[in-house]
Amino acid sequence: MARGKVQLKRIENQVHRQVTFCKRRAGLLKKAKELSVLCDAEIGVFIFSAHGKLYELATKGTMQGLIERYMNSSRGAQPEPAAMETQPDPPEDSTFVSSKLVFLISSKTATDKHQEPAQDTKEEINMLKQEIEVLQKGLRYMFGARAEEMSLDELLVLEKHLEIWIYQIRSTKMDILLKEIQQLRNKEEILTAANQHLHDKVEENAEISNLATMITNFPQPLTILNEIFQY
Amino acid sequence: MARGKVQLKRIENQVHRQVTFCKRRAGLLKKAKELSVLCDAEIGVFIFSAHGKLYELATKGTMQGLIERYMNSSRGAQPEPAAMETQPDPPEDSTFVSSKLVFLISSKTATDKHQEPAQDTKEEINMLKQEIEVLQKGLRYMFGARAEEMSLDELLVLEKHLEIWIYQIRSTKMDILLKEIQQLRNKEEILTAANQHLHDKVEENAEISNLATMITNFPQPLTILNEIFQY
DNA sequence: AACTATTTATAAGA
DNA sequence: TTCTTATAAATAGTT
Repeated sequence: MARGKVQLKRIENQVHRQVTFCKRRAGLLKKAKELSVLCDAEIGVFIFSAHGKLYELATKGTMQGLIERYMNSSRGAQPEPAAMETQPDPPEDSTFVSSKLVFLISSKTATDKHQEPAQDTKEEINMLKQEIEVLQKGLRYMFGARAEEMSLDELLVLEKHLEIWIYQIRSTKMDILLKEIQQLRNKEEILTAANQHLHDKVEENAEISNLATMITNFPQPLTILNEIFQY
Repeated sequence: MARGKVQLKRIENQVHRQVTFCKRRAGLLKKAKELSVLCDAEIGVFIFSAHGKLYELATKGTMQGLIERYMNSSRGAQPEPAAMETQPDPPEDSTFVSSKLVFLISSKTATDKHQEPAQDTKEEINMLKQEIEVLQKGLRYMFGARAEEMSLDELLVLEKHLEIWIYQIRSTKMDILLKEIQQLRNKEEILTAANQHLHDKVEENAEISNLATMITNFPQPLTILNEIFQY
């Protein structure tokens, strides 16, 4: 926060990193204490330096007590602690997403008439298991070793895996888009037919109306026509 | 920190306190994440509000893992950190990965001379386990929804992640290749210099040889030259 | 470790 | 809650 904006990524310079670590560690612990005092909260912090050294703070009582309290609290409230900062937060436009899922599922069950749903599902599960296996392998390559410590061969393997993934993702994306297009076309067709039908009706009505006018000589033929055209 | 200096004591106004709690809590967690990323540290924070609500952050792995690590660190040697309970250890399908892990451990213990090897190794193993846990979590996030059931939005997010990854991998690959090229160039330079030197020597010897021949009239000047050129 | 120029965080107000 | 804004605090780069 000074003399230069900070880039949110690992500081590569070793000395610089160490200095920043000291400064920010102090800052973080200070903030934690302040929050605890100002808002009457109980806070525990532990920091493991890259080299494994531990720095800790427990604002009330001991860290042990805090951990016990944590254990008690966290049972019951499981739903994802949303920590994962490496992976960006899952898109929180959840209304859209869930409605999307509903749409997809229903369209799927509506169109797939040739297979037992259970069988289909099983197969899908197997396929997905395989995918997951591939993913885990890739992920372990990726993080089990840091990229800088990986050999060229390993990187090539991982790259290939990722390419396959991306390809699969793009296929699925395409599928979704194509399905949507198909649906829209169907809708268009239906609507066109409906339009045609309505149009015919209108003309029919107009004829009848004209006929009625000729016979009875009522004075508002135009009014009637206008009403009909408002369909 | 604004529009008024802050008094380091409990905020008495209930509303004000709640607002400050929200803001500062967010700030604290942000700072923790930043420190973790910038300095490659592993950080756990938990905050109990005055009313007992828990807010937590674990920058790598899970809070569980962090607590285990904390236990190990703060009390020297604990028996064994009881294998990860959430996800069973992935089947050791990959001989390759395992050897990689071993490699990492040994390379680390080889360079770190200021710590007990056994302790260090244990810690490294724990760290790697935690990293694996993180990966699995990421995986569950990414493929927790099956590809066919993922929305377009979700797929786009995943695709972007993979693209970034692939980009990083390619960068690293390039780095490796460029380094190798640089190394080869250096070698070439050295060899060229050596060649030049040898060449000079040869000419020098040839002159001496010629001189000697002229003086002593020995019969094999060509043989000697040939031998020298075989360097 | 100290010193600033800046960036960030945030208290108060809307 | 959320946004804005004036100001306090934190801190990156330097010395």
